Amino acid sequence: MDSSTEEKIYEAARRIFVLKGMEGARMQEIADEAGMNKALLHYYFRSKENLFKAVFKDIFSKFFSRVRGTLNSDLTTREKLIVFIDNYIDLISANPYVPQFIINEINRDPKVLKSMMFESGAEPQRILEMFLHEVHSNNLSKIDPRHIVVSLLGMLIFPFVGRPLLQMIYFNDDTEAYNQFLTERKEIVKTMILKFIEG
Amino acid sequence: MDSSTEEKIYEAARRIFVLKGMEGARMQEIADEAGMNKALLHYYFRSKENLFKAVFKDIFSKFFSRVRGTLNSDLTTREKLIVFIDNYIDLISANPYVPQFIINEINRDPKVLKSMMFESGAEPQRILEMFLHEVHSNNLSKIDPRHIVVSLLGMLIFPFVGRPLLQMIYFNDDTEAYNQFLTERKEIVKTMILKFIEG
DNA sequence: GTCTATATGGCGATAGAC
DNA sequence: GTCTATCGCCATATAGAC
Repeated sequence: MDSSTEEKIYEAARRIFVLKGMEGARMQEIADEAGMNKALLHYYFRSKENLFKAVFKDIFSKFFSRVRGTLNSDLTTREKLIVFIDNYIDLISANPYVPQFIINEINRDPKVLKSMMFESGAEPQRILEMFLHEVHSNNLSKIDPRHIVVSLLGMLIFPFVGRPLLQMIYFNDDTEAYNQFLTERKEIVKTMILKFIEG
Repeated sequence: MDSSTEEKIYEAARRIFVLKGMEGARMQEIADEAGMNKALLHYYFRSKENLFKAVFKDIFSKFFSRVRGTLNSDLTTREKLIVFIDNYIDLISANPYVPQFIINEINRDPKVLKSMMFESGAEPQRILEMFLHEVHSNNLSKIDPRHIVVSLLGMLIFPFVGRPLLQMIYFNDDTEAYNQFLTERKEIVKTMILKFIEG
């Protein structure tokens, strides 16, 4: 770990902010996590708000751009959907707190979302537009493609954000069993979406 | 508005907590909303934590018990599903910030969830067990019924918690258009779930 | 650049008059 | 029961030594 001080702060902030959100996170906690003093955080990032925005912007754009490759490939639409679902569940599994973090912050302060849309290179708009166009232009379904995307994302994200409740109610709080459930979901969601789209 | 002081506090707290969560809410803000002084909140509810728990427990149990009637009726399973989806979207539409509020707090402090499970009369466990049993015993699907419930809830809840992002990306921030989208969802979700269950 | 010490403000909670 | 005034704490932010 010979990364620069600024990088250490950034990485620590990322971990804490994702776990606790902007309001729940404490500068002291981030300093501890980074193994240094609180004052250094302000030396490098002036304010908590600044630090948060840097982290959020990065997470937001990276989380979306990761899926863009899938849509730009030369697979068939059906194959793209399958790859997308596999990748998306893997991505969330590796960053299980990110979806709720994003949902939280865009609801807490919509202004952040607006600036994100313009400043970030994520262009979630374009990514999802490609997706919509893909489904629509191939006549895979007569249904408003936005409903398909919302259903797909809901089915993928909900098991992560609702995990504490679901795991307790349905799995006797057995973490392993719930992980197994999550891996099964790939095939379930594929089946549901394809059945719906292809009729 | 001739309700008692305690009721006024409770109602104000409910509105503020649902909008801003436990950490985001301020006692001063709740006092303002209730049209009285901050000290009265402590007089009636001793602490912020106490006030929050009273509100959360109530919301949590009411939100679940509202759907129990559906499952206890003498409709067919297919009809129950349809009624459930209609009722659930109506319920969330009338309380659009509640799902995220619940998701947030169960992730923020799992202990609250555990006490809720025992203390509240909601028994979400039993409600959803009835649902699972219903689908399973009627041989409507060979798939683990938990996947069906998670998919169903995800499809219903996500358009509400992801609203700021979705409305901006897909609907040019047009609130009316998004509301229209939400009413359409009833039929979409019914179709998707039934197609999946009935093969 | 990195630290200690401290300023500054806000919030939950309480004391005490009425 | 309801108010004003205030305590005590904690969090962000800054000053200043090194």
